[in-house]
Amino acid sequence: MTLNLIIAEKMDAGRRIAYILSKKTSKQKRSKGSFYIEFESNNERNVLVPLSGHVLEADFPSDFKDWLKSDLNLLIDSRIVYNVKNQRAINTLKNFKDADNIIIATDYDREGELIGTEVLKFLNAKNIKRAKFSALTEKEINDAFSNTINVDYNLADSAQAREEIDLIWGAVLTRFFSIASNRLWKDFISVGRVQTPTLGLIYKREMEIRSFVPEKYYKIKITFNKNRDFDAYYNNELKDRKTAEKIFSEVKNMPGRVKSFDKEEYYIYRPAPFNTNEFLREASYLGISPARAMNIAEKLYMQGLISYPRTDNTVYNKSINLKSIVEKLKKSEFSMEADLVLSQEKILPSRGKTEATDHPPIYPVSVPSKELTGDYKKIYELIVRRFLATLYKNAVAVRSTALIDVNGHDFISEGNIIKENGWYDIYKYKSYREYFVPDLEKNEVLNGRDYELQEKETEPPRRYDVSSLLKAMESLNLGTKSTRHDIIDKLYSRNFVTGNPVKITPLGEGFIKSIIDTNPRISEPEMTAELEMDMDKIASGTKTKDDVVNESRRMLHSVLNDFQGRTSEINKTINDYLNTGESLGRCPLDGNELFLIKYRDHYKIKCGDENCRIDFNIYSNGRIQLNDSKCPVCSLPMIKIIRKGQSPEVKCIDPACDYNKEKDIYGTCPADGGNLVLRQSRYGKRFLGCSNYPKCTVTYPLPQKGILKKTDKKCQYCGAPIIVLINGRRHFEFCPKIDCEFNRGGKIEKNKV
DNA sequence: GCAAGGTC
Repeated sequence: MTLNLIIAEKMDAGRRIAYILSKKTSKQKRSKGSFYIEFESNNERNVLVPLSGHVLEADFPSDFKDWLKSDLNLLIDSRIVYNVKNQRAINTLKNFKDADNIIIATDYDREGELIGTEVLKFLNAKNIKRAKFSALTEKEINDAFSNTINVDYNLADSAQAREEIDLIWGAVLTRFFSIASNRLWKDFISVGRVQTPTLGLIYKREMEIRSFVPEKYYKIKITFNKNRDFDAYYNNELKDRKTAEKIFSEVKNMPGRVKSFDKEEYYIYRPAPFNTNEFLREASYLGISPARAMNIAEKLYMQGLISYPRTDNTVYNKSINLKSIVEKLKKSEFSMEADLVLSQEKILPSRGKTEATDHPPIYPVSVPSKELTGDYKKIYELIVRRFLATLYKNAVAVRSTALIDVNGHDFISEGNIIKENGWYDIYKYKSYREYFVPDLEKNEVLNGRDYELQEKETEPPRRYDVSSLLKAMESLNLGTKSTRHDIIDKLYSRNFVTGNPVKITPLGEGFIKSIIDTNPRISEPEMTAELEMDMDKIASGTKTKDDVVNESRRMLHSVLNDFQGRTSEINKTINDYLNTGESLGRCPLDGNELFLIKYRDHYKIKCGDENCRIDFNIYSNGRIQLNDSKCPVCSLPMIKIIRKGQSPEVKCIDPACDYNKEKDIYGTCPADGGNLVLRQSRYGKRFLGCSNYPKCTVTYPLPQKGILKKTDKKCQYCGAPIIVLINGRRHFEFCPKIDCEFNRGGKIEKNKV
């Protein structure tokens, strides 16, 4: 019997393809180390093997393993080896290596073409065909398999050129910068075609903020009254104080006369269906990082709760039965919202700008049988609400605009009121700011209640937050829907940036500065655009992969030469930034700049003025911010220490201050009467330990989340101090000895009540 | 230990 071997890019697509081609009779076969789907059609045996992305991975030969012993110019010209990445898939494929026909049915894009060709060298390829489909619908799949085309080796080559160029540039420059700055192993400095220009964006924004010179401007506000107070503002720009004061004196205490009044209704459009980028951006507003949101979305997808989370598409395909999904959701906690959608005469979905054909937008496909918790619940709910919002009505708002004459000067008052909530009732994450202005008549005279001349300052541009960063990356074509969140994560884990809004660290700044001083190219987004052009040339056959990669190698030799010529300057720049530290803002004592310098095991907070008393070493493993408040004991500024998974700790900037000592003592040690002090373990977990350590080794574990409060009570059973845990509104009293009778008693008592 | 791109 003829054997057809079908290669799919991923499990989900593979199942779908087999299901359609087999007219629902396909069977999954699983044995140790192998997985495939089998079915018969037209008296032929078909075996479909689903991969999970790339099977091979580019790398350098192992002789280049040692960074310090490898010559970078030799590394540039080294041959590239391809290592197996997915052994299980290869093992499965080998069982069918003599198949009569091989049909590559990976995603129809550049990387898909490459993934498909990666498996060929493990097979005795006789007859190789390509099935091209751009949606997993019955028609597309059936058409693609009855009209197979040839594999486009040029397209696959273009993707391989990308892979090799990224590896060569990334590895060579990563090694160069790490070695030049003496930062090796876990502290290494990474360079890449996508990550470095992304960091460049953050750097550029930081420079704009720093060089920003605020300008004063003025506003004149008059509060009128008709049934209710409402505000009107002078209708021209006021940059000059004298002019502003003159006009203010002319209008002050004068009545207004309505010159015109207009009212118009307008739509606030419902949002478009979710693609990956928009989904990750919205998740970040819920406090969930893009990397974590993606991780959760993948799991929800694997559980069959949502559709495939990697997509650029923002238009629902016709084949999706939107109504049946809403009906499913009707039997969930979103029944109210689902009812709103179903109450419409017709369900018409919104559409976004991108109509791609590979995958649908992200939408819920079923309702969880067991209630989700934590961030999983938040993510699922976000996707459900977004989905329902795209199927519901636009909101309707009314804008009223009044032009008011006050002693010959024009004032304007603008009101905005929601008339119909529409999708806001479903998508509760967004709200609309309303402002009330009463209905007015032409020539109506208004009495002013309050007159105010306001002095304002223009503000610097904002730092990126992860949401606007994702958007900026997308618009500059940096990374893909599947990799952007990963790249942002890398910038954090390499210590180039911190926080959200995203702030560049001294390391990130010194690194980009040293690039810009030498050869800014590698920190600019154009690298990607140029690579894209070369890839197109390979795909169209005007250049070969080797031409492009070798040309790229020649360029890298020259770039590397520039950098190697300035090795000592680069080392100095990066280390100078690290030694100066990060600015924490102004010193509250003398207004000079306050610096936070990070060392291996502690931080130093130091004022720019050598004579200032603020110069403290803080032994802590969290992130440090300056707090607005002052220490109640010594009135020095307070700092906030943020540790992952813990509530922030606020303490006095002076480690020796009594406030800190008092604050951390939770009672006396039952063993030797020493103080039980709040401490942090090497792994950043908090616990109570005796102050007489190492003489006394008494410790108690503590819950990591929630605010801890001391009491003056002692446990009646074991003598440990009783502590209160505050979690939101809940207060919970417990003994730090976990298995103590107190805790059992406490719980029983609680249940009784 | 290096990149970016697939996907789990």
